[in-house]
Amino acid sequence: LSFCPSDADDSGGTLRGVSAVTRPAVPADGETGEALVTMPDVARRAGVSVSTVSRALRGSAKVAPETRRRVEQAASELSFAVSRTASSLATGRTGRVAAVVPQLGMWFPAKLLDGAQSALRVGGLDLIVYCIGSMDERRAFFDRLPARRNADALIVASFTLDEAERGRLDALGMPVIFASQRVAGRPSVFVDDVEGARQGTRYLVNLGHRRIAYLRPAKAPGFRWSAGGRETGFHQALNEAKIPTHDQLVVDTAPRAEGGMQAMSELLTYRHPPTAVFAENDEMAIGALQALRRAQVPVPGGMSVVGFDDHDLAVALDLTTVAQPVTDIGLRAGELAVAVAGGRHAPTEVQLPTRLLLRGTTGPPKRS
Amino acid sequence: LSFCPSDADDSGGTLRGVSAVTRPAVPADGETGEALVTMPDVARRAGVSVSTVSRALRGSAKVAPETRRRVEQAASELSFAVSRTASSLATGRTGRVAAVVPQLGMWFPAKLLDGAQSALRVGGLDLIVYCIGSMDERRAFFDRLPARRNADALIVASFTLDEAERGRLDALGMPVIFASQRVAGRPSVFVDDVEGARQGTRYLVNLGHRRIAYLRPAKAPGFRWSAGGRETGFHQALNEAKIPTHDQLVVDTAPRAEGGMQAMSELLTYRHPPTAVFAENDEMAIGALQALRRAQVPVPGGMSVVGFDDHDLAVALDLTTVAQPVTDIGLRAGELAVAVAGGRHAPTEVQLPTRLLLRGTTGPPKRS
DNA sequence: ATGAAAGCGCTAACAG
DNA sequence: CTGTTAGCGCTTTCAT
Repeated sequence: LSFCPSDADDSGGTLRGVSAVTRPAVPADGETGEALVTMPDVARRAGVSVSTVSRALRGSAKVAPETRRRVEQAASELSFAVSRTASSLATGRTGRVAAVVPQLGMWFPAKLLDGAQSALRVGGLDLIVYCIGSMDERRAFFDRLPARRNADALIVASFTLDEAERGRLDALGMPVIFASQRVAGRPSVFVDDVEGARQGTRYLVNLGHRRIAYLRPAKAPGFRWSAGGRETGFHQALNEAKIPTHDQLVVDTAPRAEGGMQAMSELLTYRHPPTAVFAENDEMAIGALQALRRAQVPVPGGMSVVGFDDHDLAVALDLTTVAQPVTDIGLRAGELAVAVAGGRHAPTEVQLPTRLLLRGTTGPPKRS
Repeated sequence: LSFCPSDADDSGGTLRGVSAVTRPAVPADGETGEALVTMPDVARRAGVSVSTVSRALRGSAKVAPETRRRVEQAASELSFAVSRTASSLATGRTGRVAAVVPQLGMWFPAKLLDGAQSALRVGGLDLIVYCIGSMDERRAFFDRLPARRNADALIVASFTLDEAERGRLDALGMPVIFASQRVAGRPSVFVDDVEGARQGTRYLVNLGHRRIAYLRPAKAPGFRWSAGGRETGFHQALNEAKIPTHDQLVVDTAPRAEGGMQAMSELLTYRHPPTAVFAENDEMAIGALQALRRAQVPVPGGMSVVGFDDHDLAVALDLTTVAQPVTDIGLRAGELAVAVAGGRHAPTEVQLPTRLLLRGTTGPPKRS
């Protein structure tokens, strides 16, 4: 049996009612002139207990309407905001969802997170963003797992986790939402890249093209983009049509416009250049268009170009492309995150549609 | 005097060394299979007190090297991560910086936040993103101030705060960093929009242009973009050269590519169309280029186009533009945030350079 | 250099 | 329906 000095009672009784000005409302505060209002302040002002304030403010059922009103008024008069930190500690929930993306400055991840943000806001959750552009950052992230107890769920967007990483997250009990990649049996939101690319390619085939190139992002070391299926779809469409594939026509290059430009420049040096190209993403396609413009190859007369994504600028460039609803992918991912963060179950494989957008960069090949 | 059942001593003495398997390392945990390791776990394993663990893990000076080593090892063996939530509550610092942007899916804010993220990571802070696309969301944000005690600093990016909003943040003692806007006496990072636009415009003037249009984003109701200075610079350059300005040549439209396209279409209907246009941002310029392509107006032969930003795709479109270092703006803003979040002082007006990038969309006007 | 103990601000039983 | 009472997992004096 032990003695507990801390239990000494000094609560001073129930102080409610009008004359309860026992302590100054605003404690003398040196530092920043910051006046941080806490729940006891609100409770005192509303003449109720902190528990009631807590309940009233979080919309719990068991509060008398009149009481709730008083509490809300007191809170707003003091411009009180619940400290999420404290509430997190008490509930074990952080009220935050983390998202890991390769880079925030890229069109795709940014667009996706935009959607996620909307969904999270609706669910009352905040979004924390982690970028892991390099392999070092990536390793560091999964080693230290800063998101660990810092978020209720993790959205992994636009790149593929390896076994070890997935295992690590699982072991730590962190619920993961996979955005823009299908993961069997796991909450994931994606489009059918294979089918999308197949359709895009078929369209070129139907137009009469027989030599079609594929612009593929060179694999960064250890970094697998979650769009690999597109190449598969491309080849499927060719096989269906009994068109032989030439290795030469699949060219690896940087995943952005610059890469598309280089790749296209190279293709133009071939003895038998292709009559059309399918780019794994719109930025590469746009780069390809630049190379064609410089080379004065007419589009689509001399070369057809198809992209994938429907980038914001694709319409302004009149680029035929396989559109995917990027913002919606993020939105759905955000919704799933809200669900799992709330301890609910989330659907596991959410597939969204792609569709081919016919614009001005495609046409029949030149007769030769 | 009271009895404290919870104090019943069951710590079992100092358990260190080999045979310390008094309790299972992983407590039977129903729910999610989650195994949350806390500081007491680490302390036990390292044979020290929690205070020592805390000190050791946060690099405090007063820890014996040997002790520190033991603690670090124990922590890593248990893959323990400090709960930021708990530590926040104890220290009053959240370890988080919030950023408010109009939209995450837009090129500029995304690029800026990318930079901010890097700086924050270095400073050991997390980034929370809030989007306030509509006036409603905006009002809601400043009413509820969800960032209130949820972040140590706030980065406001790419739009302008009004007096009331600024006041509200100040009253609440939230340190604000202004990114992409100059605010006298406040930590802010920006470029000289006036000078940048003046240079871009001068270049057109020097090329011989006399009828130059300005493409201006229509003001969203109550939403002032932080790029207003550009129009000023445009007019200054014209005045310098004694070129009369025509209201007709300043056209308001949507701030994106689509708007640029419409504006340019309209300009092409004039009896005396301009020979050059200066667009307030690259996306509008790109839209303008599309209109010109459709109208088969040669660029720069029939029309010169200058943008502002150096958008990622500007180089692929060969667009002459006034470049601003967007990622660096974010980076610097992030650094200032790290400083103020750490209670330090931050520089107040950080100006970064713009520079005119000469590319293929500008040339002398057609002789007429 | 290390340990003990008192909170940080809130939530969640558990009583009334 | 409302108040009391314990913590949540850390950090931080204050002793030792």
